[in-house]
Amino acid sequence: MAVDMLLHASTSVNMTSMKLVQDLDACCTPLLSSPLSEDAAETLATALQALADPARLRLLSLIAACPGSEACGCELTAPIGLSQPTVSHHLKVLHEAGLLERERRGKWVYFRVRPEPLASLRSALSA
Amino acid sequence: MAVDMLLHASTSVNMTSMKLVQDLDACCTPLLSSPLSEDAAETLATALQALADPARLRLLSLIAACPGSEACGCELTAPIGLSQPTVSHHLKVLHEAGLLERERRGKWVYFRVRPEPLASLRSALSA
DNA sequence: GCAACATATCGACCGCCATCGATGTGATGG
DNA sequence: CCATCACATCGATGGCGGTCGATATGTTGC
Repeated sequence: MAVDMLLHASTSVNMTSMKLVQDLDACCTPLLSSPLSEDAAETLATALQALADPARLRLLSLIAACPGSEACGCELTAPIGLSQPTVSHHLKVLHEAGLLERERRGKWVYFRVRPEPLASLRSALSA
Repeated sequence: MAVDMLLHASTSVNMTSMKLVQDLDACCTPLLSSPLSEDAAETLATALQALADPARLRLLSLIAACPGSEACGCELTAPIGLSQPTVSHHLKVLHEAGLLERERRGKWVYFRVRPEPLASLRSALSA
């Protein structure tokens, strides 16, 4: 059964998100060190937008606090206090922003925090 | 005349913003190290919201790139490519978020980037 | 006081987004 | 198959926010 799960499991990182992170690293002139181009500003703003929501921030910290730093979607709906479609929506946004790794195991979907884009954002916000 | 300017000058840091920064430092459990409370998430999200706009990001980097790391409002309208009311609005948002210091000198208003809230944000986005 | 300039505020428009209930899709286990 | 559970998608709704033109406020110099 555990074997079945492993066979069915498929970790996924959004392609859109990968591009986003690359863009972030590419444009990551530390914000205060040189004027941002219009495109760089747009990219950075998009990445920040994904984080600038209370529900998504709580989801990230909740997942990070779970054993193994991963959580299945069904564990997240209750503590957040939002409907299942809304939580699913936020998880999708976080995944598309590259902030969450998504892995299907049987009928469950597990999420894990990807620290890389957060690191990119931190360096983009430096001097 | 320079004396006049000094007499009339009054640096201001928004009170709301100070509270915001304090809240940020208070709640700044590094996001991934412990689950965020509802209030902490709200505070962090508000701070990120202030940054999550292309125009505001460009304003910050533009001001930081100016000689003396300060800029008068009238220098900012043209390079941003937005109307004067819109730029004024964004500068107000940044000031109220504690990200900009505001100083009146005669009929001009000068802005300077405050690095502290950015540092708070960076540490809030760490593990 | 008045003209000119810098900045702030107002009101309105429009698009985006968080949220939900209903429903569809996918997987599991009888 | 079929019931059940996890999850995704759809469509609608309501509110928030970026943008602008018009206008008000403030400051200077004449």
